[in-house]
Amino acid sequence: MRSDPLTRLPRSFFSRRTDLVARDLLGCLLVRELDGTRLAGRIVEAEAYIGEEDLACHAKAGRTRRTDVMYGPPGFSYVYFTYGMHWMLNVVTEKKSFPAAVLIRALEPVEGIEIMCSLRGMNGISLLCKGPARLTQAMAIRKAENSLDFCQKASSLWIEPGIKLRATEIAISARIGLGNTPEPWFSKPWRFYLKENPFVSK
DNA sequence: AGCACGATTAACT
DNA sequence: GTTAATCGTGCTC
Repeated sequence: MRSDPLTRLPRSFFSRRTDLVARDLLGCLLVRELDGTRLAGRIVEAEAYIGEEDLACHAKAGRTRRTDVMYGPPGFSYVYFTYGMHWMLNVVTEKKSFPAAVLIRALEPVEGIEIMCSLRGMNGISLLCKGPARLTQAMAIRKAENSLDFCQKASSLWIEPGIKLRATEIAISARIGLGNTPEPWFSKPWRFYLKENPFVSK
């Protein structure tokens, strides 16, 4: 059976300005297929990391083994490990060879909630996918899920279109957790989230 | 080979 | 509000 070509966001969606991709991902459904079962959540928070000039972006170090996927074509996963214990999920954006990505920071749980709770070792949905490390744990996304093609049918990770949001439903702020990142990058308005949505991280 | 740091979280006081 | 957990990565020696 042939899959519906509209089921997954196409590569052209990701091959655009990263801040616009981050904004437009709000409301879309992130889907992870695990053992034939769908785990899914509505994206409610995302951040843009844009190029070698952006000193908050890992590409500030240039092309290395870690950042290599960001220099490839858009629509691929960039999964990295940090703080000695956490995995973060990004989607590569812009044209090939321009390093940029969107960090998926929080989801409103929709499908496979019991399995996600089991993977997190907890009950209840309020904290299930509220934060970038929580959602990767809930969806079993780790090193093996780096460099997967979101646009290819065989991939176990993809994004489906969501309802069109009104501009008034979207909030914009500086990115979170940037530590010592200097200005102007520290204050760039590249975090997008749904206003008053309880699943957005703090 | 050694070092400082990190796009965070949970468990504290 | 503060802090420990815990290790890959990129940089310096």
